[in-house]
Amino acid sequence: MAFSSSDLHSVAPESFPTRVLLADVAAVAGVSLATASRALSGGKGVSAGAVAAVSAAVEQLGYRRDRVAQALRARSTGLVGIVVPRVSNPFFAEMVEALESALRHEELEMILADSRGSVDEEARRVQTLIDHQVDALILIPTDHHASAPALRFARASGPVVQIDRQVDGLANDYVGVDNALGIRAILEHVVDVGARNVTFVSDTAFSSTGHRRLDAFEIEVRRVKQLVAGPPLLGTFSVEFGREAVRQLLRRRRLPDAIICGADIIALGVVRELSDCGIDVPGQVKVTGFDGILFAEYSDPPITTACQPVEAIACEAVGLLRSRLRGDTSPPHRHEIAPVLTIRRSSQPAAN
Amino acid sequence: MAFSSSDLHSVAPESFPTRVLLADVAAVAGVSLATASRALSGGKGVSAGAVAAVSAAVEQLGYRRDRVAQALRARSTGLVGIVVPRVSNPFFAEMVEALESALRHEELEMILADSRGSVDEEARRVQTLIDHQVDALILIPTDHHASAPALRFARASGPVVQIDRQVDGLANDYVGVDNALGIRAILEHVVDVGARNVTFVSDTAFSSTGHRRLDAFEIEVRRVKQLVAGPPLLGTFSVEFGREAVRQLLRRRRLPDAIICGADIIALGVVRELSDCGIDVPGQVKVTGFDGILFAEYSDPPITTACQPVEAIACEAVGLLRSRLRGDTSPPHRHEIAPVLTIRRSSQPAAN
DNA sequence: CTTGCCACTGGAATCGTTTCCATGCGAGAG
DNA sequence: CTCTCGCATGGAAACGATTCCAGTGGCAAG
Repeated sequence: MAFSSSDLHSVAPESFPTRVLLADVAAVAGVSLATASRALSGGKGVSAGAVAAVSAAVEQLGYRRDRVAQALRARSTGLVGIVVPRVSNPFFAEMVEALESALRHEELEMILADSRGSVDEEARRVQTLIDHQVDALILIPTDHHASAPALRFARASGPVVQIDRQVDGLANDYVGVDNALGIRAILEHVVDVGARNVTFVSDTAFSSTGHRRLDAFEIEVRRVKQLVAGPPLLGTFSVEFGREAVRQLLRRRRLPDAIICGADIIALGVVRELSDCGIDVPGQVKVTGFDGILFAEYSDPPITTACQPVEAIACEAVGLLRSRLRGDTSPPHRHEIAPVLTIRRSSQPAAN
Repeated sequence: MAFSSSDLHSVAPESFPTRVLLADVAAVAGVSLATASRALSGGKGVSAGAVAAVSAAVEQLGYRRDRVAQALRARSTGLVGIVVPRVSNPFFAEMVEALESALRHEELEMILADSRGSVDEEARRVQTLIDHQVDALILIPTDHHASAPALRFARASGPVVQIDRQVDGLANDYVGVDNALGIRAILEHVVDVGARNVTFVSDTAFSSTGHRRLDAFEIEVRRVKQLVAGPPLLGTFSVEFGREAVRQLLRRRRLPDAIICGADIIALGVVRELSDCGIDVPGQVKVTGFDGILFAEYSDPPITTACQPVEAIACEAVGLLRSRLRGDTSPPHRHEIAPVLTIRRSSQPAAN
């Protein structure tokens, strides 16, 4: 009980819209099936007259090529598999939207799979996407280490581009943000506004982004003599964990001057919990995020963050994909784009 | 340059993993291609021995059925098209996540298309999805009227389920929330907490949700004698429009007692702008939202809203789809689920 | 012992394209 | 004028499954 193709603008003559095939087009155009097919795909090696006749017939009959049959024969479905850890996370949702937009310009469709932050689920989803013969895969790996088998398997089957997160020691194409640069910029900024004692709140560093941000934080704290850091609090990229982290901090004696969060979504929870506990942000504690999701701007106070250029990442990933699909076999391309430090009230000097 | 299928756990013997076909499985199992195929699909009309031999061979060779070839012959791709107005809107993102989850349990994959709130784009996306022979379509129509042609076209080709929003006068399956009930509950609540003068801020009512919520608001205001309403402010479902609406209200003389927003995302903007202008929520103005997105809870103050049971809607939509795919031709099923009024600080009585 | 039924099987057709290959034809070079 | 080359063309073979249909063998009923 599948959909049958016919043109959007044609009026269905009876209840069962009769399926128009390329053979019908060929008949009307007065050419062979082979010629009609060639005319449709670029017209290479077909006379101008034949091309014209075929496109006239296509128009007249409202013919639409069957992508499934085409996929079987031409070994290309026009589908790209996308695997993200959790679509409801607004950062990933924004990324999916940007990818969808970039793919459309290449006439590619996306099959979206959500791994729910589970490596096993991720492996299953990758397998399913490959079963469906996607032309390529774009993925945000859940775990910077444990996602390796799924990635390697995918790699053996077709082009794979990692975005945002990456798996260690895998020579794959990758496009993401320069996490270390972002953390460095944030720390320099909080030092500028007078913070000395800082605490890092992020996820358990199973994701490569979490991992790199934590590394960068520790390196930077060691480098900048003025900074003192308490032990980092590591949980999940979620609002709830942000709240929980603040509760933990309050159980210890002293609050830090600044809480550096590994993601905006965590920062949102941190800000809320502090405010619920009557602690002023940025008066008593400064808070920063990472990613640049829309809601960081609409928090109260608005949150200082390192904004990821989501569209740029998506466009570059898709561009990379396209060149791989066209047979480019140059060595893996990895690009870390600089994030943009966006200073908002959550880290304003106490003076005001 | 498409992906080639082989099992995730098999070790690729050489650089080019050799594709294993059902014919290979049949050979190893010592049965014909036809029997092997039957054994794979339920084993109906095949001896127990043959089924066992085939599944042993499948295991041994790491065979994976080619979904494209299967789709061509069996006329079913296992793909469902999803069309949403904008994935980056957190309400839709949550819906997409819930749909993905529900579809997975039916062994269906989703091709996601974003119509960007444009009816033309929506029509093009529907056409593309149908070209890809999706088994069915789930969509959130952009416009309660102008989306009709695309919907009708889709309907002529296969099962279609509308969720959240619907198109007028189209006898399609639909699952959504009871918008009128939600608005009524919200208005009763704000009356309870002492509001008299209320203003509705929502989108231009091209979407069915916007439309219905506006209608319900006006009916309810007329019904409840204590309520007085200024002219509604209509724009888009976006944070920015929420801010803009507040600016417009401030240009007029008096602020209402309560601002009733057609969506949480608008309410977030309203709350932020009021707060930026030094107006206390809920002290001077109460604000309510609609939808129940995560960030309504993490706003400051947290926003009172009518929560949509997103998972329930997604599950019911997919269940409906499944029965249609199995040949159920009963009359269109339309179900409006009651939203859950969730009272938060943004509408607390001024007393506190 | 014959007949008929039923469960199981495999050969071959089919789904709607793309693409290989052989052919016919016209034009330009020798 | 003939030979060759190359372009346009159509017939037919893929692509990898599902499914129709005819055929086989075994077993119970007549």
